[in-house]
Amino acid sequence: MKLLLLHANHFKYEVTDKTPVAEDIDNDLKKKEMGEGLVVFLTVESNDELDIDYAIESGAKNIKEVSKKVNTKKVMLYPYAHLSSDLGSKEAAIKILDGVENELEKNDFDVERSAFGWYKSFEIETKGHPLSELSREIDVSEKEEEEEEEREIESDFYYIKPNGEELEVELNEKWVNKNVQDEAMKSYIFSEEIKGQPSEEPPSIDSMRRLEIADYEEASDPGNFKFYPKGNLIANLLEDWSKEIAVNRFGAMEIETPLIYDWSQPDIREQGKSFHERHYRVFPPDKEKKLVLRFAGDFGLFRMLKNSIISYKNLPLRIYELSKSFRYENRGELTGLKRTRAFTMPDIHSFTKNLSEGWKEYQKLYKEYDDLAKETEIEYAVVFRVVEEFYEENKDKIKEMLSYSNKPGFIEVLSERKHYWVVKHEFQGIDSTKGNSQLSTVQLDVEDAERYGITYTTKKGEEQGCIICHSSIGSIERWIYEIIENAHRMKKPKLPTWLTPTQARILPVSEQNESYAEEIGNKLKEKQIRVDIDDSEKNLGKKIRKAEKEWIPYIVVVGDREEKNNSINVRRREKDDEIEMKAEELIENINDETQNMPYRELPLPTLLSKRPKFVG
RNA sequence: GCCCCGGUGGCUUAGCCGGCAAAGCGACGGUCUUGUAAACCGUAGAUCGCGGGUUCGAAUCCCGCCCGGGGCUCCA
Repeated sequence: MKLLLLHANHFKYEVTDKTPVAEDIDNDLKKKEMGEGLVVFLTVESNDELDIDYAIESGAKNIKEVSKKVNTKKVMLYPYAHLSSDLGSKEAAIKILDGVENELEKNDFDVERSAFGWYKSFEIETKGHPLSELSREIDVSEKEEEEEEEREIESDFYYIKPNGEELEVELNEKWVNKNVQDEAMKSYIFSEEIKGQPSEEPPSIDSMRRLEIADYEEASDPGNFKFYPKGNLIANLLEDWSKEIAVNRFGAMEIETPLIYDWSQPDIREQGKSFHERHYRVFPPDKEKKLVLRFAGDFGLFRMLKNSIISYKNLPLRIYELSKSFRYENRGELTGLKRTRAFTMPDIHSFTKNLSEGWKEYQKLYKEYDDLAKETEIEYAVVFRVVEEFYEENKDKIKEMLSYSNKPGFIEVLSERKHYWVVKHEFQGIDSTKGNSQLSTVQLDVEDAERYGITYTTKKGEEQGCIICHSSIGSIERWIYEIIENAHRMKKPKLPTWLTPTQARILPVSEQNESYAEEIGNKLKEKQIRVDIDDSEKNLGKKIRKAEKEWIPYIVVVGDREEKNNSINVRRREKDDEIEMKAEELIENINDETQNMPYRELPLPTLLSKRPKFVG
């Protein structure tokens, strides 16, 4: 079957003469007119006769999809022989046309159909927007098991309280307010599962620019950001930390695979086909190849392992990759650094012998990611999605993980397996405006290894598919978003000290104190503290104001008094006080706070007078 | 993608029922030699998001597009 779908402002036709295959028609079919709506030119081909029911079903499905995209429920079905040279019989064609019409009517469409087998004149004015002219092809011989989705898979929701008690969730405000105490969890349920009130612009969107972290780039595509030196530093530190977890703590091997993939490769296609409209396409100069930008982390790795020789002795096999991925998200779905079209994903994949080894890996990863979330000081809720059978057998372990996090859990239990995983969870970060966004996730995949031919040799010498544990801490961009959002929840916003660009700023009271300021600065720098010096000619009040606006956690004032005492005066942001101490005390203070966390130098001149302003 | 709102020096904004584009911050130059969130004086800096239309005349009114925010949808 071939379909040509046109979103029209206006359409009308009138029959002119009979063809040999004309159906008998009433007067009302001889002439019709429609305003805004979807005009579907439809050609039934001989192939369709092999499975008329499927042809009807998938024809209607395609029309439904397109009409949803262009947001209309008005459809004109117009039999049109000229799209194919391999026409089906008159009987099949009419049967299919009527079937599609019926199917659409069942779904509340306002459907009209025009006469089959007549010469007609028609007039059409199409809307001309990108989705207004589409064509579809349906080949019943390629019928796939897509209908699986049609099977009713039911979801039940449970809430596991911090004390381990399990309640069945009613998704309404009253129930949640009565039973859920945890604020992050409440925010998650209202924002994601119930959907709530219009919210404000998340304050991080303004802050990311003002603090010279990240910014929009009009010369790129929406959702592709530029990062200023400070933002780049924060991203690098998060990446260092993610690598630390993956490689040093978890024992993963780091790899790199390409950003661009060949769409004609069956495994790439297989993984991406249902989302192809959301892929950036790449057109090389020879125009022969169809390439796509990497849209997920897995397939470069999967291909690598497909060609690898893996013994049971090598398992669990853990691989780490940090890479940009690209998804052409709908324009209206983009929001600051929360949802972008280009994002940096650190992925850990663990290839294991069987379900129980996979499940062990899962729990390890869960704990690592939980540690990370704690170090970034963000607010988050834990959500599990799990297949019923697996849940019943492993409830105790899920409760154990929740108690490791010291948090309640929201559990979606699926009656049957719907996706490739049997269990997954998400850490849902909560905005200062109470919105949610998915951060870390771990997924226990029982399907893909076989699908992509990733096997290992067992003790007995047999080939067997792996169980794969997919996981990611979540995109670096989104972490930055959440960390800034979290800062806005405080009375005095502050980034975690290990991530904050300037950890201590030294303010000389007058020019005479500048060399002392540098002396202190060097002492701090030697101990891996990111420090800068405000050597501008402004008065002290103004220097302090500037430092406070930059959320600098330690503002160090040095004047004649301090020079005489060989001390420093420290304004501590978090404690909101001012205290005289020795430089060594401050060093100890900051080193304590940033212990075990990655360190990088400040990628900016120490003297403020040497620095450009990237944003006014 | 659809619906609603917005875009004026680097930043924050005023002007918007048409009539010379304003102010503060910041930058730069000078004065002041400074003690915990904005010292003083001066200078430069604007194709009013882009394109078209209406008009003697458009930042202002109309149309199209781009960019941003909210909602819907979506998130492999």
